[in-house]
Amino acid sequence: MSLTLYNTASRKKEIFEPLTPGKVGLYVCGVTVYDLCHIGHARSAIVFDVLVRYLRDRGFEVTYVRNFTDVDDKIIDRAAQLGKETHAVAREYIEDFYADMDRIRVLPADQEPRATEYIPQMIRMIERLLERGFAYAAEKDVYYAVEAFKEYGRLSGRNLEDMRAGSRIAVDSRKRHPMDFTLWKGAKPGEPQWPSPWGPGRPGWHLECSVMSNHFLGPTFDIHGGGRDLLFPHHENERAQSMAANGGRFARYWVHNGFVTVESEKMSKSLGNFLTIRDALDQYHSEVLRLFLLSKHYRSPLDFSQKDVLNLQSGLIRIYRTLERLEAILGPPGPPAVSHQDAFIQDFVQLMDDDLNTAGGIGLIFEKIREMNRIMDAGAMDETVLNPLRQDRSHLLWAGNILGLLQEPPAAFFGQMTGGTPGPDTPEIQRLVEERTEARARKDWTRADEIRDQLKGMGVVLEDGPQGTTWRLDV
RNA sequence: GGCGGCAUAGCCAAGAGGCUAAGGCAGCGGUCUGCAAAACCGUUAUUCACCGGUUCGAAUCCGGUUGCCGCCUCCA
Repeated sequence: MSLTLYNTASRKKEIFEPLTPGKVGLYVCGVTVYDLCHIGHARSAIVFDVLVRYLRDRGFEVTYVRNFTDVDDKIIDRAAQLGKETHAVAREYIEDFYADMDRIRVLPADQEPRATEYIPQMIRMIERLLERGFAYAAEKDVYYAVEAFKEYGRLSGRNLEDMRAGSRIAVDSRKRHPMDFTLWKGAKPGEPQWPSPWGPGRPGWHLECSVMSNHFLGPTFDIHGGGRDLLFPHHENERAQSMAANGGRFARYWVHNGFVTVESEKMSKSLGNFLTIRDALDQYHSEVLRLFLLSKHYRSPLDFSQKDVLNLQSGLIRIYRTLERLEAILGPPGPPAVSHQDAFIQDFVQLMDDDLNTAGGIGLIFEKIREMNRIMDAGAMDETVLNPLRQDRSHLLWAGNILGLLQEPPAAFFGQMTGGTPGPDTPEIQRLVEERTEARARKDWTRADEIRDQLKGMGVVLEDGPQGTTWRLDV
């Protein structure tokens, strides 16, 4: 079995074979830090987080690079708006990014370079492009000459002729071709700037990724990822620059995740449906969010609707109830020990090998949950039952680990689901439960039901079992 | 105008030539229970937008139609 990934460049699934056996170089376009991250960023981050977790589980040594764009027009605008320095704005949003990623359990990348740390290297790359005839200076700006790069448009499947005809932007008269893009942008007064052979200015957007991927992964590396929207022009331009300046093939596999809409509409500030990660986390547990974002194939568009998220939440609660039940029987789990002979593991791997079919994997998890509940319902609890159960739980948690799910002890999960606060006062609940138990003992069903209703009003649900009555906060 | 994607049960969603079309949510019936809750069992698509074609055989491949959506300008 081998991992296949859909390669945007070839428009088909390909067997993944790294450049160096056993090692994977992965570069993912991170965020431009001019605002809080939204759930679209979360999806991208989670998709590549799962890819990295899976590659590592499969034994690859992964070098994961994810950048920050910390100099850009939008940051400059935002800084002006807030009356702050651009670097201060960038720094604050980088901190927010880390806080958000932490909460949705996206592991840090191995390298997280910032554009502003690589200005001298960017200038050198521009000089190289000028020397090789792929760029030209116009006053204080430098442009990339797309016509000089034969393969321009190949990655995104377009050609210069069509784009010239359909171009909707007012063309800068200094450009030789309408699609030529900025490598270096002369600074206006008050803008962040760095000295350069063309005067003070700042780099164009695409350049940083070319420089930083080359710095950490070399001129040819395995996987380049990002949101679908980055395919053009960003990735096309990155590729054009990198191949022209560094030689090499640049990225061998291009992986793009699909977009997130909110209640069927594209997220935008003007529509007021810009859903930040932290707003989403105010409403949903981070694992609910994660499960939801992984419940559809990563390449498909995903609509974030409250109804659908709540559906998944019900499913996750069922999983955790089963985990809670298992813990009562088996005690807390140790570190996952996995048998690759196991059918569940094999099925899960097969699904993940198929271009990361996380939705299929989640289906498998639910099947396993049902099977385990069935076993526990059957009652007999000798070692011939407990051992397989223990193993199944281990496998379940292993799969959860790859998806970044089922990471909480069940009690903690339910605690968080109910708001994290103790809620109604426990001694009072216990007193009522006891009173009800006495009422039930003398078959005073009216009183018993009265108490149950009273507790229900307090958000407490009772479960009468053979071992007596237990209660839990409603979620 | 150019390029690309998607249409699977009430809702969400796997499946991409051939065993009974995964799974979740919701609903209904049942087991359990004093009644519930939870869990489990059963049930809910003779059919995969529509029309043709290829094939012994198609949600799955090809052509067309309709309807959504994305990119082509900053965007994860």
